[in-house]
Amino acid sequence: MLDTRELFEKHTLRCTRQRVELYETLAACKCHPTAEQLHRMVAERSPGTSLATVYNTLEAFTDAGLCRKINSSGGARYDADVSDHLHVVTTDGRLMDVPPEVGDEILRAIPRAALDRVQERLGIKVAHVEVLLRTS
Amino acid sequence: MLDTRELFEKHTLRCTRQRVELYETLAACKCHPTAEQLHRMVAERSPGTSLATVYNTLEAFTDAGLCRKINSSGGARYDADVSDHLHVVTTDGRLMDVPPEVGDEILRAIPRAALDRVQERLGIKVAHVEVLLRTS
DNA sequence: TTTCCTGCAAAAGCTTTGCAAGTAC
DNA sequence: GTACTTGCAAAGCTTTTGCAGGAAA
Repeated sequence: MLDTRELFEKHTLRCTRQRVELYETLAACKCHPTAEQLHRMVAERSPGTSLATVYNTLEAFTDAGLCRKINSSGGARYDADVSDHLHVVTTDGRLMDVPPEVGDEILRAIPRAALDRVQERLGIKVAHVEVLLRTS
Repeated sequence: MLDTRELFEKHTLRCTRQRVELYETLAACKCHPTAEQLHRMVAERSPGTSLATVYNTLEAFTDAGLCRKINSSGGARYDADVSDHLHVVTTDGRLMDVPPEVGDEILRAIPRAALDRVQERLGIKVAHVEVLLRTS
């Protein structure tokens, strides 16, 4: 298990107090927080961390592949779990993970051959499949 | 094939010039436009339609199930095609449909039983499965 | 010592809202 | 006639940016 500093080194991200705090807060959180929520959470332990830094840092993390940005109405949400997994959005705006045992079954069912055909037909390279279940 | 007025009646939406124009513009468009883009397109034929009305109307359409809202960075996009189909987002921000022949194969592969298990485990009712392919 | 990061405040999007006038039913 | 819709402008969000000082490598 890499510690946070090593993780940053591996991705050539400078290791600052704010980044460590932010990453560990996000990683410890199962709730897919918004930037605003993360800012509040981090502010408790690390007063003075600015919201601009939270946004900049989350972008750096996302670009580096250390977290995932999930677009949703009312502000993007972030997830430090970058493994393939599914999300559920409820009508009242909650966002949660699909339990991995069930999610994996769905992901494994997606035929590789079909994805290959999409790539060929559209002339693109599919890097990631995102699945969102919506409640009514 | 229902005409636009009948479609609105079926969904108890009042039939106004702006709504008809907007719906037909969106339906004729394969490009998943933003509210801003739709506003520009509509403004050519129907000068004076306000951006606020575009937003309000798109929300009414979405609530009624006449179109779908796709959250993405840089503003939501709208799609009058409400049938089950997949989207691709490229890194440069383009959003397009996966060709239906291939998309259907992927959707059909999703095991009903797994979705049932998600519902049971999370105590929710899954109304819609949204699949987004991302390029790297 | 160089380069990048941070905080602050201001600006820049995107989206919603209040209200008066207008329109569908 | 009643209830809903529209346009306008203003306000409310979320997110980005410029810049000066500070910290990492």
